[in-house]
Amino acid sequence: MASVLSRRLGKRSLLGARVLGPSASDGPSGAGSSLEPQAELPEGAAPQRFLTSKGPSCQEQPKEVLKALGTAGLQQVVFQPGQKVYVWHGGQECTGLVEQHSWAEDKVTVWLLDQKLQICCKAEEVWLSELQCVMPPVALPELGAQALAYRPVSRNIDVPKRKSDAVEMDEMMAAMVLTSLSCSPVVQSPPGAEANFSASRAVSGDPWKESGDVSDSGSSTTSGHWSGSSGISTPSPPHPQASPKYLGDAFGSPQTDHGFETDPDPFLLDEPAPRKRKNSVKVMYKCLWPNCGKVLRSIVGIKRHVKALHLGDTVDSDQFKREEDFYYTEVQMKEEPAGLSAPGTPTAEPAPTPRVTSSSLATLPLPLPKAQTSGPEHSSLESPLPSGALSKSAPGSFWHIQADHAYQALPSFQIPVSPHIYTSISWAAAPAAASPLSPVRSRSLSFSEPQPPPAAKSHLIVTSPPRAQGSARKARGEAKKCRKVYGIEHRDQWCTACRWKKACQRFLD
DNA sequence: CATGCCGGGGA
DNA sequence: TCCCCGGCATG
Ligand SMILES: [Zn+2]
Repeated sequence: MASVLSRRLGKRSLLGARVLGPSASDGPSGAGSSLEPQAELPEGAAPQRFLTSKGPSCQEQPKEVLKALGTAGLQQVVFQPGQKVYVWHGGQECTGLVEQHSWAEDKVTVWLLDQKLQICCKAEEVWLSELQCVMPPVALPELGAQALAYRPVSRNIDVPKRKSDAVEMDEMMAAMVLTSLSCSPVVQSPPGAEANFSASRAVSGDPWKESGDVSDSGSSTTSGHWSGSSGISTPSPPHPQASPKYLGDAFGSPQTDHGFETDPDPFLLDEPAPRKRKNSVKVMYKCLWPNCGKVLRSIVGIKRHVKALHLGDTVDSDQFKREEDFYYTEVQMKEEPAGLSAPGTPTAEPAPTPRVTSSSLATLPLPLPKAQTSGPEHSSLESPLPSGALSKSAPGSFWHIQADHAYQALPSFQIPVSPHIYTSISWAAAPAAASPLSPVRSRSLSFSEPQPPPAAKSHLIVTSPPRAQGSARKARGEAKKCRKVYGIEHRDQWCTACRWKKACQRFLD
């Protein structure tokens, strides 16, 4: 068992473990990360932070600089007489030589080369020439920060820095700081006083490009057995997407902003990829197993996951009964459905929306008694909506529909023969589910009021055959399949289909 | 809760 | 392609 998943787990970050450290390295190089660990030194206070400033040159600085740096950040440096330094004097930066440094009062006497005069000022107003690209660790009173900011620049330029420059730099600094900040607090386990402000923003990163999932450009037609569909090209059904049930918030703690426990991981590390699911807010479950950070949508799913992948199989798990309960935790995530955006309520918290009026009604938004037979159909581009699945039914041909499921039922060859059969069959089965039945607990996000789009959607669904609900799922065959026969522990003996969780080939129904 | 397997992905 | 697996429909 372990062997099996090992590879897969690889990529998962060790959630629990790392949390704290990472952060620093963001976009740029891997260098950051490598250094990371070491920076962890105790008491260094400032040091580690400056890594984020990416300046490559920093690293090569001789130790002396570092030393200066370390102190400079906090306070003073020991200036050696004769040392070349820069000092802020008369509204501008001047070069000078250290005359003497009175550690006691923390004053430094500097001989200004330019003005040919000697001044005495605070140590903090003097900085070493080697110093550069050093970021003040924390908050210096802005002024200080500012000064620091342009030191490096003016140093080579020798021009009275412009206000604008200063401002610019300042902003830049701010940005950088923010950036680093936003990355670092990935932590967030304890709702302590984190810098959640920027964090949330950065993480949630709305700019997921992502366009609606839309029609998945079919991609070939007849393809493999599973997954493939019959030759007929039916516009792939979008699948009732926004509908997943989703019990009200349920256990969700009313906590609001609260971190996205999972976000950091899955989003930053796991799937920086553009695509994503389309729900609004959900309660998810995260596997706490050492190296697995899996996050599943359903509690059963997670349990299963833990049980099957981490605890071994169900069988012989006598004493471990329900042990899996200890290996997951629930978390909440929020997501933005690509296409439709609720008017207003940008990132707002999904209020505990009231329950849908009546489940029965819910199913109906689609069947608008519109007599559109040959509509423009498709126009997929936009929002998802339960009708999606049906939309595929082109004006007039059920065959398509039937074909659609056909793939699962049969190999696909004899489809051309007499589609009617299937058609009738499927419908026959349908009766059970009369129109109202589909308790589609759909209910997309807030249906506050501008709901028009969905309702007026494309439509043309209809078609008498009342087989609501996405695509009818094949009734489960009664024959024992590999899984049951061999048991999970002998998965390797299953037929491939079963192994892949596809329709069993070995024990056909 | 256990199964079966579709649909979506990743490599 | 090959392979996996979440989620969901079903017993
Ligand atoms: Zn099988």
